Amino acid sequence: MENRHHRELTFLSSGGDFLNPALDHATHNADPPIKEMDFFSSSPSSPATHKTNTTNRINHDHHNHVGHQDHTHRQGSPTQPVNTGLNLTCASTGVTKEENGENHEAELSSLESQLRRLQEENRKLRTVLDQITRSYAQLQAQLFITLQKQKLPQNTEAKEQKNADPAGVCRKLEVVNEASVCDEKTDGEVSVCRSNNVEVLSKTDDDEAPQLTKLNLGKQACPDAAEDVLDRSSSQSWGSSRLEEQPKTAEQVAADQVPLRKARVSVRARSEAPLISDGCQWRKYGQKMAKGNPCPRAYYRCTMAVGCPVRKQVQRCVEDKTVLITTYEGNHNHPLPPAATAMASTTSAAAAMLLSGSTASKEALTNSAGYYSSLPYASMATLSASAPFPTITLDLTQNTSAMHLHRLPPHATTFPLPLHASGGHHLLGHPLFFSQKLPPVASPLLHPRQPSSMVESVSAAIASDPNFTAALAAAISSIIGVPRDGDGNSNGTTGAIGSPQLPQSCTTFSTN
DNA sequence: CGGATTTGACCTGCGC
DNA sequence: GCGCAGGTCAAATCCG
Repeated sequence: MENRHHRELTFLSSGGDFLNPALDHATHNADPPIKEMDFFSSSPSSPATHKTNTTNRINHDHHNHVGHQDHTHRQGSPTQPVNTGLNLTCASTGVTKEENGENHEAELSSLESQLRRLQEENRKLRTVLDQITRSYAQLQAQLFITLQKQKLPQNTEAKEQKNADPAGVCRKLEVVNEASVCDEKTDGEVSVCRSNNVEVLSKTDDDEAPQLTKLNLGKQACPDAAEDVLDRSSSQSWGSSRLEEQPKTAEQVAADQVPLRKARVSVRARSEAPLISDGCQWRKYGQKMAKGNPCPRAYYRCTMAVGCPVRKQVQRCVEDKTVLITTYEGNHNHPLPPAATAMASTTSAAAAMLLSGSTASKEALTNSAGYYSSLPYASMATLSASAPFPTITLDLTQNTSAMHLHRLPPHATTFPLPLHASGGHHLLGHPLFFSQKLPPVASPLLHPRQPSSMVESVSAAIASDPNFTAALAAAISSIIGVPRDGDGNSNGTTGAIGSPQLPQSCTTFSTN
């Protein structure tokens, strides 16, 4: 059914490789493919060229052919003729053989120098990618070890407090619980989130954390609820490794899911299809008519792994029926296929950002546009603290060339996120990078204005081609805006079973 | 026949 | 306490 209308966009595929050590290594060990040289070409390539190559990495569809044709056409433009190897230019012109030979040599040398330059660029980028991959793997390992160490002490401490001090237990439990949530959400912000939550929870009248405050008040008079929170915190895990560690009861699994769903990431994208394909496998478990919207809201849960807590809601925008709003909750507890990496990473990063940001002042959030701009998918992000759950909206419906501020209700904070902003930092949409770009108030333990050398390296590498980010943004926006072909499926994969799938967190976004 | 979807019933939280 | 709305469950149904 989902296959009927399928339109897959693949962008930021390099971003996906950033986040996928396996892919990275596989790619890096291989000889550099020619198409990658084109990818970073500064010659008359730009949007179409980038679009082509980003698509090539994952999708095997007609976009490839279109892109190649387009690319060839551009390269063969009068301003910069290309040697096709067929001597076609000789036959059609009236110049002498010598002139042809000179021109040919000039073209050849020009192309060779361009080739060398591009190879050098590729080599640099490859180095940077390797560096990122290694750092990511290291951080992941460190995080896992940290969580393992913290698991038992937290649990024991909380239980002891509960027995000793019933009146004050709820707050403590919430702290533990929220820390676990952040652990799950950010893949690398353990200390940051923990400290933030402690800070917020210590101010029960803080308007910036209405949900947490309410929770505290409710739980204090409810030992059972406190027990529930305790169970959640103790069973909270990151990734699938813990799930494999010990079998969980259905209640434990259910309890695991609750804290994860405190933050939501909403993705707005234009699509005539009933849902966007993000590479994951979903099962619809419900549909409801939501108040104020004639279009029903569909509820899906991830079925790629038993007990995966991730769910999503899909609903059409009431103002614009062509806009599909997909809201994600939770983090996957299983390895993701490549096709799912992009969206998972973005939503995870956005959620992490939201969780840390929700504990900060709105001013801080407003000032953190640069930080938020690292969302790879976000042309515009809207943070709403007044929703039942803190929710961040990544708006992919905006034209990147005509970016403007959303008109928002007073309770919401808006972050204009042009894809081409921040010198290419939008590519760094992984939690790893988020943790390095946290706004000052939200992440007092980090140094957002002093990006690590890794981030700088990536930024510098990407920024070395001034056309790159703009071209990428244009490609994305053009793809999003492109109507489906006559077959109803413009290309490639589906989110259903058997589709090409990517690992944890960032490359393909599709509508079907 | 098994898995996915549909859909009405049920549960829960929140505001009044 | 009641009603409403959002969210979930699970039996019925559909579909490959």
